[in-house]
Amino acid sequence: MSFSTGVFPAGCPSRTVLDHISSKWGVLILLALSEGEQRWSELRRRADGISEKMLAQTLKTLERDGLVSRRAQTVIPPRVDYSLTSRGYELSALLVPLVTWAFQNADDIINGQRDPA
Amino acid sequence: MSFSTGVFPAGCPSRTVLDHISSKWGVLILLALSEGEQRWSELRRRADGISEKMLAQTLKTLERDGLVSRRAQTVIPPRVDYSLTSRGYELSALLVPLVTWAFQNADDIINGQRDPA
DNA sequence: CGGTATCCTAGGAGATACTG
DNA sequence: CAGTATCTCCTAGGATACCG
Repeated sequence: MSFSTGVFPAGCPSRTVLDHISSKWGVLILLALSEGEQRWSELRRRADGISEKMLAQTLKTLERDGLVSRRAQTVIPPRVDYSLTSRGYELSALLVPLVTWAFQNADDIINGQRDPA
Repeated sequence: MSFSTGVFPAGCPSRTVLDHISSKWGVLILLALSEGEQRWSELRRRADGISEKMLAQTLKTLERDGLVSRRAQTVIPPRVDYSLTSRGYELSALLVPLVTWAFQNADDIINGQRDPA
């Protein structure tokens, strides 16, 4: 492994990036968008349980990070579509196997919770 | 994609699992351990910036999840080694590419932060 | 060395109400 | 529809001190 999986310092950019993409909602949004461009309201449904505030915040962060792009149309009623940038798509490709794994192993993991009898 | 990357409900096990493994420190610990068994103090150095409290807490969660196993030797001075279970190893294999990507793209992402001039 | 126990606070996160 | 503003609550997480 080239970056030597070991220590990387506390304040370095990779830490920040890691925080953004492994944020509670970040993963879910990225994942939802990996299926294609979607509107605000659709994202809200997909990231089940997210509040408007968190959706807005997460989308902004991801946009600033250049992972998501926002396309607004000034029509009535307003319509805004979000999609992955190419970089975002690259990332989502890495995220999908992870979530798939989590999904497949979730029941085992949670049920297998043996209390230290 | 079999699980249909879309909605998965708010309280379901996969969400919990996702939270555990995408916790701020979870990733770092899992990653450090992917290089092999390590002692408490070594993990502390590797997960640069982690507090004792968070290290203990994270390790417990990961242990409960069956991802990490703990081997204590009752000697003086005490020695405790942590390592990945086979399931943990499976997971870390998915995490490594993700972190590698984050590491490689971090500077671009953080620097490219164009203020909406 | 490998932890617990305790205290404390910044900000993550939800609820509600309002706007272009 | 697609947000912003505000208020509040809660807990993740750090600092410190102590223990087997």
